[in-house]
Amino acid sequence: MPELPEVETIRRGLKNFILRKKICKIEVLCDKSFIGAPPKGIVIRIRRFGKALILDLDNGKSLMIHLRMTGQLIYDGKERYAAGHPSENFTANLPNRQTRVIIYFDDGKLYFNDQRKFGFIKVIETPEVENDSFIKKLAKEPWQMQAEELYEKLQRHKNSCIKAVILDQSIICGLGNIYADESLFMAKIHPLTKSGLITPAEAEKILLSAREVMEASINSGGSTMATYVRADGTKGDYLEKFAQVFRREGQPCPRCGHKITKIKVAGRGTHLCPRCQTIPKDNVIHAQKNSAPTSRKGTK
DNA sequence: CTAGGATCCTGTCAGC
DNA sequence: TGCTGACAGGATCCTA
Repeated sequence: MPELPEVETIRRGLKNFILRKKICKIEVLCDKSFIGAPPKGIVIRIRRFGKALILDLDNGKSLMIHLRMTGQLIYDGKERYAAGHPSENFTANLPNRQTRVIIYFDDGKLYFNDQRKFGFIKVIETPEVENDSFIKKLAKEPWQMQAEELYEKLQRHKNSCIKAVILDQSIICGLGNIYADESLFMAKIHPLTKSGLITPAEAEKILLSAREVMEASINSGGSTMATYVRADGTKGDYLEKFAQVFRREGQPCPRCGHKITKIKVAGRGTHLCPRCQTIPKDNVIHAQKNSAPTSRKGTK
């Protein structure tokens, strides 16, 4: 799903279409995807907290939108703008089977699509946004955080793999599976390294790398295909142009030529160069095997 | 408190 | 073709 760069791309794009526009109706097609009573009102501000998007209305209500894994936002008016989880026919056939919510504006519609229904839109009183349980837990983003602070937090989770820790939004905010892999590759740190073995210098490298990969992505319009159906027709292309390891297993490492491998860490597919990213000697964590027929249902 | 796994849900793809 | 299990760019809840 959209990580920080994608949500930022969406925020910047949507501003051009729905800022100062009036929501005249909201149609909820899937109850699970919309929490609260659908409000009306004019959008006066679009904010982002980590991977969450906030639309503030002129009547004291706000809409928090979280796309989670498979959410998409598609604005359809005189012009079209779509971003979020990548799919082939982003803007075709709307609404479609995956459309969960439709927000009607005076001059267009905003579709919230979400295949897996993990994402949601939630109504919050504007002054309460920062007290929302999700928002409240978010740590600083890499640009606001000092290396020392990150290092101290890593020490508090010294027995967890570094990748699992940097995916935790309460440790550092904004990284998801793509940028965690890319940041660790750039910092030359193996994802299975225990956090307690990360040095202060390495913590700083992680921070700088996270900033760099996410900035590159924001500048290229995100990795999740943002499609402006306008004169320029631009589209996010981070994965093709900038990703060094993500979804590149089997390909040569751009740094040393060794084959990129894929393992499982913290339950997530994880890409790395085993030559550039080595594990410290006294590191006892092992990669999970790709299988173990887990979860029989009814075991609870 | 930390660490790890299961879970929410739908769709796709590889392997029999 | 049809079935089955694994997996998927996230975050929370539960257990030990």
